[in-house]
Amino acid sequence: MASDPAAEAWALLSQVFMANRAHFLRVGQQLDLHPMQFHALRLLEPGAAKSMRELADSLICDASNVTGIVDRLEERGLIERRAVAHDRRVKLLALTPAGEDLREQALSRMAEPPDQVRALPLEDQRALRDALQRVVAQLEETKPVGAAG
Amino acid sequence: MASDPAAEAWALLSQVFMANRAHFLRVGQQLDLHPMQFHALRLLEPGAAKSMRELADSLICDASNVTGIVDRLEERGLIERRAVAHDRRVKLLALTPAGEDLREQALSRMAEPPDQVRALPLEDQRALRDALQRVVAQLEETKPVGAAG
DNA sequence: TATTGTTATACTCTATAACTATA
DNA sequence: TATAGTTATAGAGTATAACAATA
Repeated sequence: MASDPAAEAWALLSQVFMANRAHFLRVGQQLDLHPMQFHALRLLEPGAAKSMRELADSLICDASNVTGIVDRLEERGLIERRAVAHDRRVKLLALTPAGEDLREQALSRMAEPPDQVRALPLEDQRALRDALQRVVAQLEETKPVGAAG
Repeated sequence: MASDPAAEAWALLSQVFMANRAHFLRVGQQLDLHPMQFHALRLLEPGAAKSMRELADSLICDASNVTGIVDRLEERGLIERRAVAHDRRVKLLALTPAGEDLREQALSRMAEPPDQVRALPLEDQRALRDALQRVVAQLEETKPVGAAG
């Protein structure tokens, strides 16, 4: 019965994670994006091209997998490989206009807070936001949970 | 610049989700559990057997996939298929003692709150917990985010 | 007729290892 | 030598469709 607010908060977060997984899969299906394709599109920000290697690290998978994932996105015209001048080994990945559009659709559907959050009293929404801001601020500083993102 | 605490809180949650994905993958690798095997083990609670169909719904995948996922867990001796008396079509899935052990290990590694949460001032931990409790309470009531178990 | 679980199929994701072309 | 990206391979997850057994 020892009170451990951190552990309790984390357990609650885990429950929200799993509801979020359902939402993620559903949005991906609506837009014909397999999970890793969705992640890749999410991680490629407009105007901030990434190399294959950087994308592999962000996706947390072996570099060899990225070839296929990028192939399929490129075939759909959502991203493109670009050469880089100073190192001819590297290929930079950039969103096409179509890719930016689809990314925006996907992210906006994910960004819409579920009704359960919207239904909270405004003061609870603010409390949640403020507490999470401190968690994320710590995340940015220390990065030990994972090298994601 | 219109303030929308719900949207802001949700955006912050998304960032935590992605750090959590890294952690989930890492724990799974440590225990030789592929992601869906990990999910299946998590969803099969000790003393609460589920049918293949129920597990498929909880995993949010087609029932045909569950055959293979369950096969691999059963080959490792972590779960077992059991017949049920009143309906001979159904197979109930139950954890073995080894499965309960591994599940406990996996969940306890996931349950350990990351340093970023532990590092919060106690009052922030409590605020986070209390706000999330209200989110999850809403989740239980309405279930529109996803049918995830 | 409808449902449970399985099989068959084709595609996507996954890590490992070996390869190429650069550096 | 080391690194970026690719290919080859084998195993795992995925949806669809068809099937046998049972309800």
